[in-house]
Formats: sequence, C-alpha cells, structure tokens
Amino acid sequence: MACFSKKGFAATRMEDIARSAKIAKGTVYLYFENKEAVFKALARSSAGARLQAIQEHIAQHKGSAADLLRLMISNIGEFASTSESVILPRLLLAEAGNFPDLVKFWRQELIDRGLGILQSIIRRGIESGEFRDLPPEHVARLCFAPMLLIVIWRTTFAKFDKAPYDYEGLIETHLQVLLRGISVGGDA
Amino acid sequence: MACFSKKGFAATRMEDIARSAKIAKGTVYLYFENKEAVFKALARSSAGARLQAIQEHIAQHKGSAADLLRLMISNIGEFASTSESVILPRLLLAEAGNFPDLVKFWRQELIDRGLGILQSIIRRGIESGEFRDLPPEHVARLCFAPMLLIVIWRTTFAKFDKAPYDYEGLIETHLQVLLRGISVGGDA
DNA sequence: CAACTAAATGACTGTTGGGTCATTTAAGTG
DNA sequence: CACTTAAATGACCCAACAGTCATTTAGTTG
Repeated sequence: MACFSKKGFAATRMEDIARSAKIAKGTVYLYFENKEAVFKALARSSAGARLQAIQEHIAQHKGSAADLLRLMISNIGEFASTSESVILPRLLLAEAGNFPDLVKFWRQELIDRGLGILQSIIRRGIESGEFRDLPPEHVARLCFAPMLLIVIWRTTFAKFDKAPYDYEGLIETHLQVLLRGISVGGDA
Repeated sequence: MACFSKKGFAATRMEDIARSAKIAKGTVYLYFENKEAVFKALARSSAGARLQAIQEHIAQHKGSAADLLRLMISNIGEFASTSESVILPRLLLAEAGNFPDLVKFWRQELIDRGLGILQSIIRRGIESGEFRDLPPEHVARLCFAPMLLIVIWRTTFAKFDKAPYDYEGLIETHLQVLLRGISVGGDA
C-alpha cells in the first residue's frame, strides 16, 4: 500500500514492493501471479465487514433519525479525517481507469451499500415527520460529499497547508448545516 | 487529454498521443521536450481566466448573499455535471502523486482562489445578518463538496449507473439544504 | 547427521516504449 | 525551375523493468 500510494500502480516496481516487504523480488511471485494481482488483493481488502455491522446496528436503533444520521456522519467523518487507510480509496480513485472491474467491485460493495444505508435513514426521517420531504438519493450524497472532500484534501492537498486544516470543525459545521437544512422544525 | 484521461500518464504511449493528433511520433518532440512536458502543458490550461471574471462580477454584485451563492453554485454545478473538461481535474487528481508541482499550481491558482471567493460571499452574508455565524472556511468547503462528488461520480462511477443520475436534482437539493442550513430566518 | 522437502533468492531474459536523428516531404524565394 | 529552409517522419537505439528459473538457504524427519 505504501508503495502504490506513493507512486501509483505503473510507477511502482516489483523490487520496490519486495524491498518494502523485506523479501526478494522472486518471492513475491510465490504468492502473487503478477503485479496486477498484488494490487487487486490490496484493493479488495474490505471495509465490507464494517458496513455490515453498521447496517445491523441501524436496524435496531431506537432514537431519532437525526441522532442516527449524526452518529453515522461523525463515524465516517472520523475515519476520513484521521485514518491512514484513506490512501486506499484514494489509490483506487487514481487507478480507476486501468482497473474497471475493481471500480465496479467498490461501487457495488461499498458505495451503493453505504448510500443505501444513508438513504434508509433519511427515508425513515421523512416518514416520521422529522425531515422535510426531499429526495433521499440526493440527500444521501449530500451527507457523504464532505467526507469525500476530506479524503481528497488529506491525500492530495494537505501537504501544502500552512496550518493544518480543522477537519473536525468541518464535520461539526456540516452536521449543523445539514440537519438544520433538512429538518422540518424551525431549528435543529 | 483524451489519451491521458483514458489510461493515465504512465500507460499512455507517445505513439497514442501522436496518432490521436494525426501526426508522427517524432513530430511531438518538435513541440514538447518529452512526455512529461506534454502532460504539464495540458494540465496548466487554465480555468484561471474564468475565475478572474467571477471574482470581478462578484465585487459589483448588488443582490443578497444568498442569491450570489445560489448563482455561483449553479454555475459551478452546471460545469461539473455537463462539461467534458471535468476529466482534466480528474486526471490531475489521479496523477497527483507523480506531479507535486502541478498539484501546488492547481491548489494555488484554482482551489485557494475559488474557496476564497466562496468565503468572501459567506462572510458578507454573515456580516449583513443574512447568514448565521458559522466558520466561513468550513461553509465554503461545504458549498463545494457536492461539486467534487459530481466530478468524481461522472468520471469514475457513472458508467455503472443503471439509470443516468440526476445531477441537476442533486444541485437543486444541495442549494435548498445549504441555504436553509446557513440562513438565520426560519425558512430559506 | 544424512536425506529430503519447501521456501527464498537474485542473476538473467525478453519486451516495451521513451527519445533520437538521418532521411523525406513540403513550403518559400528569386 | 533550381535552390534553400523548415517541418515532418518513422526506423532505430537503449534503458527500465516485469516475470522466470537454476541455485541456495532453511526447515523437517527418522
């Protein structure tokens, strides 16, 4: 992951990978068919389990839809702004053109499922009268968009920041604006 | 642009570029030092002029901050969801690791300036009492985040859509949620 | 310890593709 | 048309690197 995320797929040499793993180049080929297989194995390493857990957690949640949404966004937000693993989605984004099957995999297993979860929360909020009647498929993406921005910012532009950017503050503001924006009451 | 955006920098051969331009490989080297120079020339082609124009337009705008914000977001949104040029930012994102100086250029010339414009609108709205007192640097990014999502969606995931996604609807919803979320009044 | 098996190595090979330049083609000039 | 200059070409060269495999090293068993 370190190698690929630093230079991209094409510019990473098998020797780089091997040295990074403290083994010889030939050894890599005992475990992987070729360079592409190394990359794919890496890219499939799954956040799927985590999503599964979230999905179940939500089904049995009793609080308001707003609370649930707040919870989810905080969670994803924390991941996006602190985890080292964000270079993985970043990497996939960068190499998307050369690995269409991986893109399809990620789209189905993570994006569609993730958006589905968000949508179901929003739909629930609308039905219960908490949220205004807005298109859930759009609102779900609005919930997620700032996370994507954080991932891209951290992995691409952060190195040129004079002062470290306050990701927590962004997420906090996002929650305030979003919840006020979709709630029916005069205040959120 | 067609070549690079299809396969990325490394996987694009000079012959591809040449054939695409209906000239011979050697001819490319009459106009560009090497492959990197071709890429950089492409990546520098500037939306800077457009930004300049926007900046001036805003200085003399008389309407409410909300109207101004709506205008800007609609504009950027239309660009993000219809222009073919989005493959350019997409490309830069993908190749960021290999061209740090280009990233710095884009960050300074486009991102910082663009965010600056948004921030100034928001600050104006806060001072005039239209908007709530939220951190402008965060709100500016919230304004922009869905555009980024659109760009990435279109250039990476759209090909797997069963039905074409309604980008206009997303932008419309974004405006509704955002303006209601940051306005002081009970309604936006 | 001898005999055997499994794992790891890295020198080597073949291919790919960036970059060069001798040659050809086209344009300009008196 | 003869001659000069500029532009374009693509066969060729060579460095880089993915992938191979004969050899070495480490581990296991009786």
